[in-house]
Amino acid sequence: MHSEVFLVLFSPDYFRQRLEMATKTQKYNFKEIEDKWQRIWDEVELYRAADSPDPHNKFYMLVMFAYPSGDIHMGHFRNYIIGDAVARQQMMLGRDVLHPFGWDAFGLPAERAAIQRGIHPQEWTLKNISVSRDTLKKAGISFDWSREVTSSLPDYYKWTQWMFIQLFKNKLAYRKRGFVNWCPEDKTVLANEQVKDGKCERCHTPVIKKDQEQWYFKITHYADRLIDDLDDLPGWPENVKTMQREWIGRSFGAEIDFEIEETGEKLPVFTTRPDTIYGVTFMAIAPEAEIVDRLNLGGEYKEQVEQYRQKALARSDIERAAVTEDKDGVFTGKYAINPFNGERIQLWVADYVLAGYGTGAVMAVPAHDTRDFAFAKKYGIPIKVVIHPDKNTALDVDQMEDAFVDYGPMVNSAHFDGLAGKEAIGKVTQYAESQGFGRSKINFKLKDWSISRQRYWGCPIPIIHCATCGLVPVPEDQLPVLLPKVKDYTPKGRSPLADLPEFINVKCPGCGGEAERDPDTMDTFVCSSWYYLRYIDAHNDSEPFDKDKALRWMPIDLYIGGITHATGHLIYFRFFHKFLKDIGWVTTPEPAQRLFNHGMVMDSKGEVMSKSKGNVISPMELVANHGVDVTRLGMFFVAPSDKEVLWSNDTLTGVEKFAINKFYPLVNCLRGSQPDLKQYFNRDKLSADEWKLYIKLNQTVKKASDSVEKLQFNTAISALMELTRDFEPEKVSNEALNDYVILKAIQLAAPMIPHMSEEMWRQAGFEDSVFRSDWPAHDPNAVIGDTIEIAVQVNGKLRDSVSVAADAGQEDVERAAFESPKVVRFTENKDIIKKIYVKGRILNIVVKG
RNA sequence: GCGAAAGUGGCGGAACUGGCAGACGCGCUGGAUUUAGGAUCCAGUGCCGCAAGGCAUGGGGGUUCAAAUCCCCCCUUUCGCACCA
Repeated sequence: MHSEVFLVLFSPDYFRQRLEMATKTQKYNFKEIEDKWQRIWDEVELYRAADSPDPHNKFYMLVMFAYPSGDIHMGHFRNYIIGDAVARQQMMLGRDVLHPFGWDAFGLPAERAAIQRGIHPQEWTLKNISVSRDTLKKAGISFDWSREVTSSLPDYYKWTQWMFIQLFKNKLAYRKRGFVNWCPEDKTVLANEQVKDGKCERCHTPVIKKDQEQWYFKITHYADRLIDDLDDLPGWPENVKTMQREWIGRSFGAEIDFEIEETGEKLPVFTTRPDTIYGVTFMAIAPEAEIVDRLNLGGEYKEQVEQYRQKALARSDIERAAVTEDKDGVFTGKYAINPFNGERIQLWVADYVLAGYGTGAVMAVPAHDTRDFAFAKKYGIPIKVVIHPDKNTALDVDQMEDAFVDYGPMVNSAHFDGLAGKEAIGKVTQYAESQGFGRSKINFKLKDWSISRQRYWGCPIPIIHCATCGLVPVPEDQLPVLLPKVKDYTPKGRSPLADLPEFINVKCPGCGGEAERDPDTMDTFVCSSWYYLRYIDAHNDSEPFDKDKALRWMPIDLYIGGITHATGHLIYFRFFHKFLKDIGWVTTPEPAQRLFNHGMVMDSKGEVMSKSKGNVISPMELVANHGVDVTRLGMFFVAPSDKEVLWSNDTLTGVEKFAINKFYPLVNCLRGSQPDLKQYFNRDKLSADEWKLYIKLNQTVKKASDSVEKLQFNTAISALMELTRDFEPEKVSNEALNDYVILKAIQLAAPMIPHMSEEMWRQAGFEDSVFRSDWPAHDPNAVIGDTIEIAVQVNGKLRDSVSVAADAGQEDVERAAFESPKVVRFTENKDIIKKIYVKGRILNIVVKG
């Protein structure tokens, strides 16, 4: 830009014309400009993260690992642009930024495609990855692709196997026979998290129980820390922390040993209410519980119990849950002894007792437990009151319509009578402990993580089964155990690998004898439990990652993903991290400092977008028609990032007009003054209008910075819209200020509309990227104008507003207020009781009469 | 059933720590321009009322000089957990 030319042409009309010309003649060619900058950014490696960052000035921006399905949908797009805007702003704040991406590439869809179309899962997966990667590049997301990881490639899963072996060596990976969730359709074991409403999360087939030997990770070992450390995560949303606490489900109580009358076998039961111990009238055992086999059942009982057990096992979880109202069970003909009073109580087998919780048996106190009450009523089992609501109120068994479950003083409980609540629980537990038939106990709902899958497309479990040596891990220098090719992927209920003798048969690394490889593969949640560490050192072939680099990059500063992972992935990943800390690989107690869940993107009617409904809007189609920046801007503007969005393409109308017609043409208003962007302006050097503009700019800077911090880009955009609206170049004769305003606006917009901003920055004459410029800081002396509007209320009702100097005191404001006819009308002839003045905001005059 | 979060114009949404409710945008209305459509520009747009003014943040109560914001009750929606002894 030549300033001589400018001087000649400078007139208010000049700018109007320039603006109009700009909108009419040079239509913003988004395709050309976006392609150009994507190419240049790639060439200059703008997104390349430092190898060894300054640990005090780094930012690890992570978005969740994605399954490579080929095309990205609106939800992904939203997730990634939020992370992208944050990463770009952090670059401008001068941080070393790590913003990586990778693929959760093992899993069923690839195997299905292989079965249906005969393509090898790896081939199918890599093809999808390549399409997805191109799409993400076109979307302009600032991922550092040099650190891309793919969980199905040997250089990654080698280290997943290494993780398994570390867990195994620390006795945190073990085998156990037990009832597992089994999907009859997918023919595989499912973790609890993969069961939704008793159905398989993927194919919605009702899940059944199956008795199998499986691999487990002992996540329960970390249950306390997984709950307690949530308190040190202020950056995590409360709802996620609550969900995790409930999922882990810690409850404090006691374990009390009952004795089977006939066999003398001890049967411990867990209870949170030891204070109701004298009210126990029967005991109920889960149908799956092994102890039932040892009861020595005879005659008709034996038959009835067996029948009942069979029936219960055949029921799916939904069916079992459905009988909540109508509890059933069967008497075993046997009795147990309550150690507190020696009473004989009936022993029942009942469906409502869960095998996997506590000891699979409960002491039933019908008077004080709703479920036991219903059961006792149904089968005519005695009900015995041992808690009263309070000292003066007694419960009458015959009048009770439901159990009384609150705390209250103990009655009919020998020497414990009168004790209540926590004290009662403590005393009863202490007594049991002193007598040797009980102890205080903490129980968790969380179960150990079942990780083996009888499927092909997963990470092989690096264990060798040897008849002599037992379970032997594959020596670490022999990793990875490569996933071999197979001919037939069709699920048969056992792993396809089991049918490959050349894979299965190996020499035992311990004794050299004939042995067999484990034929199962791992749950894909294992792969995604440590990927964030691999990004830190993605190409290391001697270690999973370098400890020093991890020390520098960890923890993750911001982790963005959907709420759907609240109890699955986000617990596993915390567990892995804690384990790695315990064995000295990382130093932080938690992997991620701040967690953010973006809202879902639905169609305009509020329905989930799905192929079968035919209501899918592809973000890339919008990108093709409107450009990346406008599409991003629309997604940002429509709602704050955590809210659900009902997407309508109309959303783009307003932001497109703003970006193309208003914002971009601002470059035409530059006057080539090259202002120092680090300087603040002095009030004396500016006209009144200019000072007003300068204030507006600083308010915008402040607003935009706050908004990005809170990930509420919608308000950042509205601030920029206001600034653009209020900026009238013809009223600005100070060239430096004029250019300063435009350049700062470009910087503020850059995280959200990176291509357009970069193009404008370049047109403004900068050689280097706008993302290497400094994020604006607001001038603290210029956020409040010279004069401010004070609202004036009379008795809390707004009557007028007055304009006073910014430094005006209460007297000045009052004087101005009483000059207002409107205020006078409501105050004259009335007693003024008091006047409340809130500095810079409001004056409330309280009158009477 | 239990727990949590949220209810603001025709719509998406703003509103610091209790301090002018409705920023910004969509839509709509009128006008300018245009052969027309589109685009663009200008003005208006919570409701009632000619006005003065009154009424408005799911409903009802309360605290306060002042409540979308704090407290209590109720309604609705969404999400999570759903026999965890």
